[in-house]
Amino acid sequence: MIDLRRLRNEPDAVLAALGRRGIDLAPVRQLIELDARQRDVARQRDEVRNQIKVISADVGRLFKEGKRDEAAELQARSRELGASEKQLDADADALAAQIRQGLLVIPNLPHPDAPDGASDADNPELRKVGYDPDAYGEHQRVAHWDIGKERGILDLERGAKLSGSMFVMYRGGGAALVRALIQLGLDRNADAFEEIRPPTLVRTETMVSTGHLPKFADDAYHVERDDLWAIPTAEVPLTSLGRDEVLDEAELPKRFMAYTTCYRREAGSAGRDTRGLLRVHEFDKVEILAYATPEQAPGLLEEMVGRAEATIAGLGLAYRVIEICTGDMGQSHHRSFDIEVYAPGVDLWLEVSSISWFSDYQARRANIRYRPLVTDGTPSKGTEIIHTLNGSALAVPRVWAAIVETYRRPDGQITVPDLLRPYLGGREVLAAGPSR
RNA sequence: GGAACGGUGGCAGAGCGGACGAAUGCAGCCGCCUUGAAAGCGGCCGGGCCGAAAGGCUCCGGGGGUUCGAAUCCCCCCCGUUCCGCCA
Repeated sequence: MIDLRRLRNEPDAVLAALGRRGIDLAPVRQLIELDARQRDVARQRDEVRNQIKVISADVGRLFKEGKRDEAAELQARSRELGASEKQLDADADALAAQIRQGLLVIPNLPHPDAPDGASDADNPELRKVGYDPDAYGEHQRVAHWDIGKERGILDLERGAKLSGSMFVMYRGGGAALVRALIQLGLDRNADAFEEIRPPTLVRTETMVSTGHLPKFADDAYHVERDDLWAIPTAEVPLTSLGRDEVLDEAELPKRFMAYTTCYRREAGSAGRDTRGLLRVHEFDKVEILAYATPEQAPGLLEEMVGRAEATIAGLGLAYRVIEICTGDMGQSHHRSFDIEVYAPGVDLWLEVSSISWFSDYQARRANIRYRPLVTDGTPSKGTEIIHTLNGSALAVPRVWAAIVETYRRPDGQITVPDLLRPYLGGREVLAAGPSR
């Protein structure tokens, strides 16, 4: 969530920043008002409490001195004040709860350098690498769902039989390819990121920390009996790793990566981009994430984009990098870049990675802080909220689709990209059935 | 699933009706000592709100209650640890 104090102290700047997202600012203005009222009521309550405290001390003293009558008088006065204190306290609490709820659904402020825009149509393309529309042969213009069926490496019918549409099943060389991609994603980042294997069912508060709840509850699977949520991305557990902790600045940046299965209900997207592997309910992904100081964040963002990009490039796939404009950003994003891979069979650019800087938005929800280093000889005073960044290092299904389409030969066989051969026992083509 | 114990500052851990925002230790910061470091000694060392400041109020897992007054007593909830049972 955004910083309430900043909203209070610099309302114009905050409103202007939020305005760039094209959202309705009325609830934000209302929040400023509620905050002023809340603090006013709280101040009145504090004054009354102070009187009660002073009186109570006197009562104790008078009792000791044996002045029972005077004490009784004060007790009565205190009881009267107690009633008004209770009312003021209830009012202040109610206002605070309203503010908290309002704050949870206000999106993050976009970075000053984030491009303005109203929708994804306004996202500037930063670079396009390895793409030549004329270089693809007819043999590559076959959709991965057809290739997968033809080669016996993707069984969509049986996936749907087991779990319904948008649940998929890989087989033989296709299943091995999934495993290889996961391993590749981890290996490419093992130099700097600690590998984590987190739980994939998490508590409500864990989902709230990253901004996935309360606003986007419909997008997540919920295990009602145990009140647990299936994570839509490893970002959720990795961000909450540090919840309620205070780190030393010297520990930052702290970097984590995790391979997990991800679950998304994709409510409201029925029928859109839903064929084959374009959009599925359950998929595998390697996520990279960092806790950083505000100063470290920009460099990390660039590095993380570079890492995701290099992996796609290494696989020999065409891709482009686009920056997300203010009108298309996710709720929690401060600045965000997407990597889209080109899949020639379906002739589509598929989003395979979204790398984002969240400023202190998630960390404020999760209460992850750090103690700044002392620079000028004075003891460090207080704590600061860390910044979080994260992105997909490798999201399997769409990369799988792009590989299968790009590497399909005229004879219908699918060549294994060089980078993946070590992960596939040296095999050169993807085939059905047992791998050895 | 059954039982017991517990949730207090960065960490560990006292406090169990008024003098407690909270002992003590560790960690951290400043200074002394030292060629340097360690040890030792002295000092400092939680967050939020109001206030120009002085200062005031608030927070001891969450909520409710008792009381003139609650970290401390009572009730409900949440979370954790350990033991037993079950199980990969």
